[in-house]
Amino acid sequence: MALTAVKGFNDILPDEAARWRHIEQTARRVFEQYGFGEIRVPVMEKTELFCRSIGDATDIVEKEMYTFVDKGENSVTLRPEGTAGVMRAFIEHKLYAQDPVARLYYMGPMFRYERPQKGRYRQFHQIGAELTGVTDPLADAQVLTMLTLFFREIGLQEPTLQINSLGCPDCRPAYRAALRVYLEERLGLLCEDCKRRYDTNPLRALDCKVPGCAEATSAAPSVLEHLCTGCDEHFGLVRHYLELSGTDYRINSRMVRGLDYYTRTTFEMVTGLLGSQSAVAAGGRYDGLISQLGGPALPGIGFAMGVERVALLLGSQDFSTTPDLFIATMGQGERELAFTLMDGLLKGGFRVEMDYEGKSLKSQMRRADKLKANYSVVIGGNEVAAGSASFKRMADGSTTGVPLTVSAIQTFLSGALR
RNA sequence: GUGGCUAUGGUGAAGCGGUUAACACAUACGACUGUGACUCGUACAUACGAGGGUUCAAAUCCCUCUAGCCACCCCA
Repeated sequence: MALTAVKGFNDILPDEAARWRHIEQTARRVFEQYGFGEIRVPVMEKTELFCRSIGDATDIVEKEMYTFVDKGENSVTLRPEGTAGVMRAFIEHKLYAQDPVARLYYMGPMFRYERPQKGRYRQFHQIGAELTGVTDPLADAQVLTMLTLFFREIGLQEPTLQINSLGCPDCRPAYRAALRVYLEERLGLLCEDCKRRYDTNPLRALDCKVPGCAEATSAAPSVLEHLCTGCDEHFGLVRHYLELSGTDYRINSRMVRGLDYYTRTTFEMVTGLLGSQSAVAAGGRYDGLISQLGGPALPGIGFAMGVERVALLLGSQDFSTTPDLFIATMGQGERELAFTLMDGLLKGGFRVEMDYEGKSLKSQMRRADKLKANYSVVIGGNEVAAGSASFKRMADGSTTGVPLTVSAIQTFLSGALR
């Protein structure tokens, strides 16, 4: 293989691209129904944006970013996630001045320098949505019901919603401290990673997969019991609204986020079908982010879903389209007529194919079959003489005689295809 | 960054030191003389990830490299 794609960067071939389009179109339809508008932001931003939003000490910033210095000596990086850029644009263009309640969605490639594995690539794609300016739990519920509806519309039962609250800058430090106290007594039982986490990010120890750690932390204090009054009420109302809307969810008080900007509500759509990549979509509230990036003190909440992962869940469902009609021909003169008919039908909105190279009738019919054409027609001397031909429905072989004019065929096809 | 596994044609794969690299699918053309799906025939890897080495002889053994996959870390 002389030249190949960069490691972790994949080609999306036509059959799979069709599945992706289905995902994207469903997202657009559902999100726009909820009043979200698309925003398109660059795939590259100043490095500082991500350091400030995602968090300097975060794995993403520490070791996973595609960062380099451009010819103007600016440090730039390929976006590892979408929220930061969208919020930067929201602030830069003062969208909040028009309406602090912005509902934005985006889709596109993200880049993270990690070892590729199932459902995880260096260039991957996310579809995300952000809602700003609303502190009320109604916003949380709205975003969650929208996400749930998306999965229902796409035809997936599997991912289930898990929610949690991480508290706010008022109550989280206290919880952290309480957790540290608990962990300190059991440091000896923890794996090496968790010992390290004890210092850097004790919450991470809660979702460690090492059996010993799971056991050691089984009785650990729960965030939910350490929420301040405001956060507790907020979380209670989120749950209340979810119940009002009949949205299924599970509380997972051990759910942790990888980005620093999250506050209060966090959530994931999880599945057991993707190996170790259980999160298909994830997000949460980020009430401090906008002001942290130099904007007004507005709250926000949003999520992102991994398109590759959703596509994997959709499996091999076929979303490709098939021709309405295949025209087979017998001779050169007939090919001209066929071309004219095909051209007219294509301009009329039908999907039509014919043979390109004057192959045998047998070959042409095989091709019609392979392309899964709904109808086929053979045009030879007899048909030209008669001015009509029999159109064969490939599924059952039944035929119908139709005059060989664009309008007659159009009428026939519209009725036949319904 | 760490670990495990795997690398044979368009695809799935046989092959485990010895003349022409099974078989299947896919593809192309044809048998069925102007009509597909079934059946049948023919064609289709000077080539076994790359580079070295061992040997009279290697796709088959050894080494190095590269790539892919899966897992850890972390994450969508």
